[in-house]
Amino acid sequence: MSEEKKTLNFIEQIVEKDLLENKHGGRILTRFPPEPNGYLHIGHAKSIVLNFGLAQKYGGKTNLRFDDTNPTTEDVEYVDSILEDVRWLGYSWNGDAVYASDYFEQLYEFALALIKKGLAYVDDSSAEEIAAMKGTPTEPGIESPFRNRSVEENLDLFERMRTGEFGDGQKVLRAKVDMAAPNMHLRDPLMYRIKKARHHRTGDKWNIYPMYDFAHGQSDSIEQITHSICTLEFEVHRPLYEWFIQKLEIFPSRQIEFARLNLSYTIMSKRRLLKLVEGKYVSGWDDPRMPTISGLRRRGYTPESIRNFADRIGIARRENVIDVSLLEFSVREHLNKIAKRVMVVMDPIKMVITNYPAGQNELLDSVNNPEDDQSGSRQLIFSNTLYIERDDFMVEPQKGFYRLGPGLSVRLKDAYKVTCENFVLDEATGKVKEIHCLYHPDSKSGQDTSSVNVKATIHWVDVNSAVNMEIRLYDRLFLDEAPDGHKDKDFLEFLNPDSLKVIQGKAEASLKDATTHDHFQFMRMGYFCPDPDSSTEKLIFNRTVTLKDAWQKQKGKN
RNA sequence: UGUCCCAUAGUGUAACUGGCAACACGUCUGAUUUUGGUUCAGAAGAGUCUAGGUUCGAGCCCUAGUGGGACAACCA
Repeated sequence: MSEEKKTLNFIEQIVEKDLLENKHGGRILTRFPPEPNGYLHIGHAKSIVLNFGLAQKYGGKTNLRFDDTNPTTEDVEYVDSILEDVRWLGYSWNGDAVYASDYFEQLYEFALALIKKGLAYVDDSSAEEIAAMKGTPTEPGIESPFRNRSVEENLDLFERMRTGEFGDGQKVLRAKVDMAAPNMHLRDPLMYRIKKARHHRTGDKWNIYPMYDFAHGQSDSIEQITHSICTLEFEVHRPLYEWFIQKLEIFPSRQIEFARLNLSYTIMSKRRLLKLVEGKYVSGWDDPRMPTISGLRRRGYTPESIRNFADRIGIARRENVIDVSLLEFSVREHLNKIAKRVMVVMDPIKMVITNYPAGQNELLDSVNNPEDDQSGSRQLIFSNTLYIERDDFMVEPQKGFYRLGPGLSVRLKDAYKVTCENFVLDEATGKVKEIHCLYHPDSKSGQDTSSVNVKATIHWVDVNSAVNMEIRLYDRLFLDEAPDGHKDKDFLEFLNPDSLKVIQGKAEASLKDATTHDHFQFMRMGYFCPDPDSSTEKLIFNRTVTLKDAWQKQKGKN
């Protein structure tokens, strides 16, 4: 509703200019091209929001295309998770999902065309020989002895590569560009390699598979993608991307690069994430500590919060490291609006109200979400025996502590004010075992006529009706701001040993009915959601994120 | 001893060539609050990597330097 005039990022500027010039007849078609060799992470979310968001904004569409040209690392498990994650983020792609492998036949024809033009050749050199002849970024390469085979011979050999006559690595098809080019990618790049591997979609049909450079751009072109947006590391591939399009005389998709997302205290490399999974450092790709979409989902992040995050971080071409606190801000912002407030005591200590009749119960009304008048209210059971949070009581309250201590008073949320008159120590441990309080009958919530002064309101749960709950407290997975930024140290050295703490709490009875897609605010503690492992017999909740805590901060300063 | 990309508050992202460089997060005040949450009000924090140049005028243009990044996988 409130139309803020937002400035355009550089890609939107390009798009608007193209639209103004009526390039492609005003048509906008982007694509999101994951390789199905891992799970999507928050960095991919940035790209998804960019590609789908751009199309939405300018009346275009977005293809979901799997870049599945390397059968040895790819798998349907990944395809399925990617489809689910993109959908969950709230996007619908143009028609059915497509696959680079759908174009293998067409790509093969393109290769033949290049061979016929004398722009591609079959090379018998080994991988090592090719690497040696490539030169280095500072020295030109040298031409392969096979570079000048006849068109007929190339056609024949390439055909036989396809039929499986040669073994893996015996021959490759290369583009004939320029072995002295300063850009290494122009030094006769490989177009096809022999790989006798079963492909997750084409099975054993192919013995040769195209390389990224000869698949991605051509797929864009086949689909008539107008703006092919990728990350900065592909920038050096752009001249080749354009060379193939030009020589093949096919639809001129335009490649535009932007800087990938880096998050502090997080790793984003698929290879390293895979290592965390395979090394069992986490419970799986969807472990709530993982920066994967599935991990964030299980952690309790909402699609909205991730989209808002992606919008906020912006799009540019310079390397960046986003502070995780911005991601956390984005979830809190959304969850604050939608999460139902409930009371859960995470580290229980018993409170007995000595002047409240034993055995008596009272139902008290509690608003579900003060931020949402549609959310209604529910009833809480109150009695003379409650659990309160151990941290809400101090035997000798320190300066600035507004909660409970001997002689001090607090309000019990939605109930009465109480004053602490006594406490009982556990002889064995020396820890406080029980707190005795007096309640003020005339201080009931909403009809308070007492003049008792309290500085704080604390949460509580009735002992008899409370339900047990396993609570998984997640913290950042790494202790270092840039776990993979140390050349001399492995990122695993920075794993946070306390990234997961499992505790047993006491929850109000209403939580028995929670379902997996619910989000809650445990009053004063944070945002939580039921884990998929949770059941009515055994409640298991994950902490999405804590609440901002001014008290923690103040304590840290003292 | 190469080519290309990048350089604005702590972190990100803005700024039609010319009102004291804006916004968000973070930080710090204060108010409100039956969540030490939310909300609200306010503050501090950069003079735009450096040096030249063009211009009446440059964060925006040019040159050089400096710093950071990318590029030599039969990965994408």
